[in-house]
Amino acid sequence: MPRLSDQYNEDENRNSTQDLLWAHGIKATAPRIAVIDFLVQQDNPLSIGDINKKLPKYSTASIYRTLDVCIDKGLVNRVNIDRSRALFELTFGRKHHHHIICTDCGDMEDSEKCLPQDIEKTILSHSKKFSALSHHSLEFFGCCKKCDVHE
Amino acid sequence: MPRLSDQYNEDENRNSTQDLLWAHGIKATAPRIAVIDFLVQQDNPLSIGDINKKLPKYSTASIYRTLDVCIDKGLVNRVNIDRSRALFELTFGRKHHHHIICTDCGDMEDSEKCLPQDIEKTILSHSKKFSALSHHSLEFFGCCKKCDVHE
DNA sequence: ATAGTAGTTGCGAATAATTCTCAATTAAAG
DNA sequence: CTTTAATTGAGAATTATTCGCAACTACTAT
Repeated sequence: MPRLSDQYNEDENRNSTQDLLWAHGIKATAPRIAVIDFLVQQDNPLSIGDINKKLPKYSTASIYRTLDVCIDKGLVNRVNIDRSRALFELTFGRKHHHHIICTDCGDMEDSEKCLPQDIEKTILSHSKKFSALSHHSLEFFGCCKKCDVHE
Repeated sequence: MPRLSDQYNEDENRNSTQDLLWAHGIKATAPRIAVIDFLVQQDNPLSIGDINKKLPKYSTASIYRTLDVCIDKGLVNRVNIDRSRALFELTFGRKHHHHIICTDCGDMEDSEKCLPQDIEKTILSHSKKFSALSHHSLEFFGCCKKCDVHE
């Protein structure tokens, strides 16, 4: 699982984050750099609450706005798992992937297996309203091995 | 697209909804019957707000609780599309399906094309934390033909 | 370097969404 | 018909999200 922090040393970190934002057409401001720097360190997607708590220096509104713009520019991915948990992760430096979520404890694991290439064509050929697809959301649920034992 | 209302006449409707709830191990109370009766008529998944507005007679808390219990018992499916849109639809009387959502206007279409059967096995064979999957969530996004024209 | 400018921030208030509490009610079983 | 455990409604409490606007700042062009 490649991470941005693996590719740049600590001292250059700030600079590299700025470049990353620029490369996505996003102005490099303090809260944006902080959010991205934080997300880079994460293995799993995080909620807004998590990010907000970890970065009390910046206003909640800015965290929301930062995530919005980064999603818009394709630097961040939103994972919708349930009503009250929208989670966020960096797309940069990672292969396209999906998640397996434990229905019991909420623990997550990445899965790099994706849809077969031809499935979108098949779907479009049966669709009345759509002639092209831009992306998809695919998440798997199950009870993880740890929770399975405790039953 | 089969609907419960196709299978029972108007007069028997109340009774059939009661049976439907019972069959899922859910006590048949007034708000639950109302919610299910309403969902039966819908072609697309609805938000809590929609349901709540349509059924002012029942308390918001009951709508939430009804949906929670019905999801738990497998009678209702929650579709997570974005942060502020959790949508709900009946599972009963419908084939397992997914949705295509227009990123512009939010209009939706069902798609009965699902994942290939072997994909879950493949995923599990690569997974460290999971040995079984219970279900999945798969949604497609694109710009619908109507919106495509307006650009 | 410096100044201009458009875009961004922080704050707190406004709004919306969700959960909670608990007394009163009711579905289902006996 | 009675009993009982589960459910409801109402509103308060909590949490999540958005908004408005004056102050600030990253980037651009001098």
